[in-house]
Amino acid sequence: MPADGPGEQVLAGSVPLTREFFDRPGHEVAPDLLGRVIVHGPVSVRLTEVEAYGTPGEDPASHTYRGRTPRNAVMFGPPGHLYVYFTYGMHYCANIVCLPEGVGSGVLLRAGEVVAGAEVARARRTAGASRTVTARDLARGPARLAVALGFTRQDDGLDVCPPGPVNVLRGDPPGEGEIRSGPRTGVSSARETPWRFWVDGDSTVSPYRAHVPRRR
DNA sequence: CATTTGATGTACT
DNA sequence: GTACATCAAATGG
Repeated sequence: MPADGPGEQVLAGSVPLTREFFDRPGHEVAPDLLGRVIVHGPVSVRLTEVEAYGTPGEDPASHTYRGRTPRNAVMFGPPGHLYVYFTYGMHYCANIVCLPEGVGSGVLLRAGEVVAGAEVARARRTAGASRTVTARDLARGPARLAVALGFTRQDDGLDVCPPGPVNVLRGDPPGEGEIRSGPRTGVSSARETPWRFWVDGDSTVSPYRAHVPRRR
């Protein structure tokens, strides 16, 4: 396979993260994911924004808060797997499961910069619509990122560690001083928990939106 | 730029 | 019935 862009150069020789990396609480894993590159087939995305979700009974904002359901079952499995869920009746979002089997914690992949396979990503993002998408917006937002990387319901449970079909590489880590944290986006409970992490000043970070109750 | 609204699966009250 | 880890199009300034 030929090199596909500048990102491929950066990644040459990079060692994928192994399962131990994810066998920690999500809020410890999350900042360490910034600047890493998630690879799924032809598309690679450098992560610039993530959110941690806590354990059952502890974090009311987590899908696992009230226990296991068919949708969130993968979150209760071993670390280092994808949890892909369907939301708002039309969007997919992707997490990486953290902590050991039976616990149920993860990190939502909120935004990133497409560093390889931009043409494939753009084709996915514009499929069936007469619309253009800038490089900046290809993976800016959790549902957009899932489309760019080709994640759907079928990818729920995929192994993110070698020799799985998805890997996370070293990439270009931000300095400590470039990492910011704050409240999670669009979350109505646990607003005080600063488990959203992003790369300060990166244009691919999604706009922060506080939760707003909808009127009807 | 900002605000509003429609799209509608899944989990829950 | 309501809320939701969202997005894109339409509308107003």
